[in-house]
Amino acid sequence: MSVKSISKTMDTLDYFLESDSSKGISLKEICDHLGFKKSAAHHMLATICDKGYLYQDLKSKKYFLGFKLKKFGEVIDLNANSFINFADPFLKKINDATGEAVHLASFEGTKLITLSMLESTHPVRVDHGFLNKDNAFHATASGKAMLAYMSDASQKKILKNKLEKFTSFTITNVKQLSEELKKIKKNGFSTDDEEFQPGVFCVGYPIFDNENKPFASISCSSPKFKITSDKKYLDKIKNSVKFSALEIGKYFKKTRKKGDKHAA
Amino acid sequence: MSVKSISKTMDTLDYFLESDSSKGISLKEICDHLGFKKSAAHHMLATICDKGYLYQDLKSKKYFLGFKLKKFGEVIDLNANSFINFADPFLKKINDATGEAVHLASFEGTKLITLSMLESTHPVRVDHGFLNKDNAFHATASGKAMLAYMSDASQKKILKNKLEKFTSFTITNVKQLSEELKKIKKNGFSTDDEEFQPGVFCVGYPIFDNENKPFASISCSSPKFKITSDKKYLDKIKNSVKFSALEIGKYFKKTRKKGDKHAA
DNA sequence: CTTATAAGTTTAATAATATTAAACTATTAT
DNA sequence: ATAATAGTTTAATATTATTAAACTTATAAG
Repeated sequence: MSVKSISKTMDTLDYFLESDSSKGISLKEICDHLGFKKSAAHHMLATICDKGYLYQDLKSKKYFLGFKLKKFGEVIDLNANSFINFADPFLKKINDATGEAVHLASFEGTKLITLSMLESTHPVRVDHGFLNKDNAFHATASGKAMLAYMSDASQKKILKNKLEKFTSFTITNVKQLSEELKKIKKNGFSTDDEEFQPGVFCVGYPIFDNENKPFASISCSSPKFKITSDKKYLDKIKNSVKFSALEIGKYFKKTRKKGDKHAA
Repeated sequence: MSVKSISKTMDTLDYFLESDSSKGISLKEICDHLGFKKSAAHHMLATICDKGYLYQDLKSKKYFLGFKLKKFGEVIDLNANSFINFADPFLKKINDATGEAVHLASFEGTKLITLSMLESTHPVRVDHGFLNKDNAFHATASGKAMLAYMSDASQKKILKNKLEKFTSFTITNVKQLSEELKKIKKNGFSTDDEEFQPGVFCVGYPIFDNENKPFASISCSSPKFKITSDKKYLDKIKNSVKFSALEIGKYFKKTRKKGDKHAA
């Protein structure tokens, strides 16, 4: 079950992240964008403001992100932060070598999340923002790279929901996906052949933690036609991503003792 | 009106801020601390997780702050951040000179908020964490320093709710407070003579923005007995706070053009 | 200066939702 | 192996959020 007013609240907060909220957002704008009735939205916003997550300017009546939210950023997983900082130069390396978009992914529970990304520098580029597609584990190179190396129990939990079909190439059959994951373990890397976005081909490599569990993954996305028209292009990408994945994996060898807890 | 499930949600998120959530928090702990029924809390947490604000570890079942929350910190008012950074050395100056606790405050709507603070370095010290007492405008040196210089309309909005009595010295009468505010404008600074916490005396100075409106304030808190036993101690604090308030006020003269918007 | 328009707020009846308690499952400890 | 503890699911019910309409307030137009 899902609590609707909570859901609406978070959609509202998300809207403050997505749009430019620096000059404030009006009740009307929130209602228009999210399809709320203004009265209900008003009650909701009053409650959010009361808790300090948003505030309303006394004069303009517009709503702003509350200072309190800033504290979450300070508290959230210093580990993740240090990991991302460690990984950064190695993502840049792939980006420099290929010019293509690079993603560093991880997961929270059963959710695939993007820790950081670099955009393509090519004129014809794969352009997706910060992807946080809830259940794209089965359809992305990043997701499959981690999924392949997980315990059966973890795999099962992630795959228990219906596998969404993003494109005609998305693998939505669990059996078929199992075969794919076996292949990934054999090859050591994953691919996404237009399974998430049409015309986009991705290569993914897992990153293992100190317990040899898949903790994160990196992927490189490129327009499919480049892969098909130039046989060497795929190898170039693969080598670059593989190298960085191995290097980033050293983070755990260097800074973590066995048994240490970490989170994304 | 206030939406209860939203309120509970934010109390829950607040709990993740207040306590050490780095090793996760269990459903039971949340229920115990916040007085929730576990079934209701479960529904609530499921919704929060669904939106990515928290996540649940697959194995331990414990809840963690979601990575998404980190983004708020990145987005929130770069202005406030640069202001805080600008103010920082001047707060330190007061802290060095007096050894007492120093607060940089501002407001969001009708709420008094603390932007940053430095703790007392004395063995006998005034120790309050990050104060975010919702309606302490009338009872604190920080609050009164800003209140005194606000427009009548803003003052009215802030004071329309009942003035909470924190100690026997708290001014809870609007007429009496008006007199106090007039005195503050005459003197140029505010005091809090055990009006918020017993035994604590504070001195506050306002900080004005480019439109000469009170945008923030700084205050210095010390044990009351020091003020009463040493007549010169108060002057020392006053001079130190006044100097820094003026210096911090230059932030707006330097970096802001008239008409620019800013927010706390 | 008056009227109109638009945005925000408040209200109270009603429709919809969250809550409850109890049953169930899974995990950990004895 | 059994008990105990924590988490999850369910479905009935009580509570709550939503709705629409009235009311304010602020701004724009005539």
